[in-house]
Formats: sequence, C-alpha cells, structure tokens
Amino acid sequence: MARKTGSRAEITGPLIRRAALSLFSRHGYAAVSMRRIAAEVGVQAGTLYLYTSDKQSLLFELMRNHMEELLTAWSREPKGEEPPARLAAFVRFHIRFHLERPEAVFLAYMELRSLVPENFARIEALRQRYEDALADILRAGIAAGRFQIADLRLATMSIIAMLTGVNTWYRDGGRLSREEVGEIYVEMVARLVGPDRGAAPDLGVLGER
Amino acid sequence: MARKTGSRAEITGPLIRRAALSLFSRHGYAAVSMRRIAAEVGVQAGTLYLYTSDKQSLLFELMRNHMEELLTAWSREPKGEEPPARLAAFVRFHIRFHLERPEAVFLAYMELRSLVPENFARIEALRQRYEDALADILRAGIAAGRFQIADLRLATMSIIAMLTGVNTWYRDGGRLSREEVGEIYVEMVARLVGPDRGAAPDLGVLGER
DNA sequence: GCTTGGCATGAACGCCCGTTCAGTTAATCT
DNA sequence: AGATTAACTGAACGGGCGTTCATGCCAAGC
Repeated sequence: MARKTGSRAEITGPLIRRAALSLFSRHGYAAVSMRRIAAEVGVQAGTLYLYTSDKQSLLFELMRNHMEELLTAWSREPKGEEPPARLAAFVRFHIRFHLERPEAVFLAYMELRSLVPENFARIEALRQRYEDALADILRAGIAAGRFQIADLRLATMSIIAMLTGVNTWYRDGGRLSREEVGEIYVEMVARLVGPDRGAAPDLGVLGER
Repeated sequence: MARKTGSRAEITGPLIRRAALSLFSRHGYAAVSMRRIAAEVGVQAGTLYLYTSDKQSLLFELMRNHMEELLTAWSREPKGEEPPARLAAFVRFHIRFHLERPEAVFLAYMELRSLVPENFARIEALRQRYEDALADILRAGIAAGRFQIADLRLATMSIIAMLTGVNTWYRDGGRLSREEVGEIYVEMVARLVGPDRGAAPDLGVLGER
C-alpha cells in the first residue's frame, strides 16, 4: 500500500524551491537572503542547508530545471512535417510554455549574471540548444524554398526576442486570451520569414474581432 | 578669464555616475555596495553622499537620464513623411541608439524592480511615451492603408522586443556592422507590418552577401 | 518502552551593508 | 598671511549577510 503522505523532507524540499523561485524572481537573487526564504517556508535559515549546499546552487538548480523542462517539453511537442507548420508549432509552444511559468522565465533571463562562470556556461549551453531548435526549422524552410530570410541568425534572434517579450506584458483576464495571442504571433512570425502564405491562417479571420 | 579645469566636484560627480552605471549593469543594483562604487572612483564611501542623497536616487537618476536621452534623441531624429519611411527611421534609430549605450540599456531593463514604487512609475511613464511613438507610426500606417496589422499593441510590443533584443547578442567586430544589422531589421519589420513593399530595399541586395 | 535516526533549531562566526558626521586637508579669496 | 570654504576622510552606528554546528525533538522500528 502506498504512503498517505511523504516524509517531511519530501515536502520541505519543493517548498524551499518554490519560495526561492518566487522571491528570486520578484526581488532578484542578490536582494533575497536565505533567512527570507526560510521565513517564507516557515523554518529557520539553517534548515535550508539540509536541502541545498549553498545559495548559488539553489539558484542554479532552479534555472537548470527550467531550461531542461523547456527542452524536454519541446522535444515532446507534436510539430508537423513542413517547415511552416513546424514554425507555427514552435511559436504556439513557446508562448504557451512561457506564459505557464512566468517566474521561472523571468529568473532564467534576469539572473544569468548571478551565476558563477561554470554554472553560467551550463545554462548558456541549454539556451543555445533551444535557439538551435528554432534555427533548424528556419534553415529547413530556406532549403525547401518556403522561407525567404536575409540572415538566419538575425531571424532566429528576432523571433525568440519577440516571443519571449510576450511575458513582459501579457496578463490573464486581459483583452486577448493566450491562444488568441499565439495565433496573432503565428501570423506575424510567418510574415517575418517570408512570402509563403500557404500554411498561415487568413488575416481576415483575426481582423474581424 | 575662464577656468582651465573644472572644480573637483564637477569631475567627481560624473565619475561616480559612470562607475555606478558600469557596476550596476554588470553585477546588479543589489549586488553592488556603495563602498565598491567609491573604490572604483578612488574615494571613500562617505564622499558619495556629497553627490547623491542615497543609493536609490543614484539608480533612479541613471535610469531617468537614459530614458530622457532616448526620448530627446528620437524627437530630434529626421523621420521622413510616409509611415513606411518613419517606421524604417524608428528601426534604424532604435538599434543605433541602443547599441551606443549598452550599459544604460541593460540597467533600464533589468533594474526596474529595484526602484521604489514612485520611481518605478516615473520610469514606466517615460518608457510608455517611447512605445507610443512607435504605436503612433503604426497607427498612421494602418490609417493610410500602408500597413496590415492584426493587432496594434501586439505589433508594437513585438517590434520593440525584437529591436531591443539586438543588444543581447550584438558584438562589435562581429560578422555584421551595426548598419548592416539595422538594414536587415528594417526589412524584417517591414514584412511584419504588412504587404506594402514600396519603401523597403529589395532583399536581393542583402541576399548577395 | 527504548533506541535510532531524520529533521529542525537557534546561537554563533566573521564579514559587509547604507548612511552619518566630526574632523582634516588644500585651494581660493581678501 | 590669514580667513573662508569646498572636498574628502575615516571611524562609527545598527543591522543583515551566508554558513556552520552542537543540541534537541519526535516519529518509526524493534
């Protein structure tokens, strides 16, 4: 028979990570003390060291966990065959995934400079793999004559930047749903990469709103 | 007769602001102590308080100064008449201005959360005015039938995000000059906002590289 | 009922923080 | 030469920092 509840440790660990994520993302790594994290969880500062070796590791594990979830989730995403469909899938996935975990996204973008060099390199490598996933789609689309792109790297960085930018302004309960935002971005990104209009929805549908 | 050199105070003040900008942007506001800024300038910590009322004001003045320079510079920029030309001017201006002062840009984007609410609101208002400048161009282009845009706000945010993103990867001495990057972005933004191809340079020119 | 061991405490360590201010220096003015 | 003043020092204030560790608690296993 299964346990009804986990041991205390099995609960406290995640609680610490959740509190650290929330506080780090709101106030910044350097501005949040171990004592403040502990207070949020309801324990003393010393207790944190039963679950993490030090403050830097706590930050690094949060960021690594986020980046690995991102890569895993994208690898499991249904993507379609043709480059335009794959690109549309990437846009929808990116917006949905990032809007689901705004704190982790904010942390991963803002606290890179708080990582010691070794940890920075590891996170950077994971981020690079994600960028490459998009670049691969664009490259395939160029090769297939479906995209018209002046510079692959600049197009890649532009798309990532505009998609991630959604997190800075989107609020639930606003004018547009997440899905509506996703569809408008699918359209804008499709224009950005070239003249192929085959797989993109007709603008008129969105224009009617 | 005019003074040969300024008084010490006229030199030390700017030195403090420059050191604070550099350190804040590299390590973050919370991670930089007043003593460290003072050491960079070559004075004792107490001296800083002859030039700023406190650490928060030092940060706020740096951010406010940056945002006001941004708005002033844009207001003085030659812009052209037609919306497509104005949009291209905005793109070129944004990239040029931001690449000229990466530290201030980084600070203004990363340290908003370190501002007390009153200062945050003031910086936010300045940023809003800049966004509005772009939104006004897009609105005029829609009204003139030159742009085809599904959602004005989303297009505005997308363009700002992709342009500001240049600062995260551009390095002098790299594959492309600032001007080349600017022209490629002019082209990508032109596609984003609609089918009007009149004012945009032919892609072939860039494609030849 | 007693022992074991996982879990948490809370005091302590040495250090750094933002800010103040009485006192010192050195240039300028009369 | 002496007075004035702007510029800066360096010590001090109260407090918080990350981290360690001897000690205690209490539920689980015998």
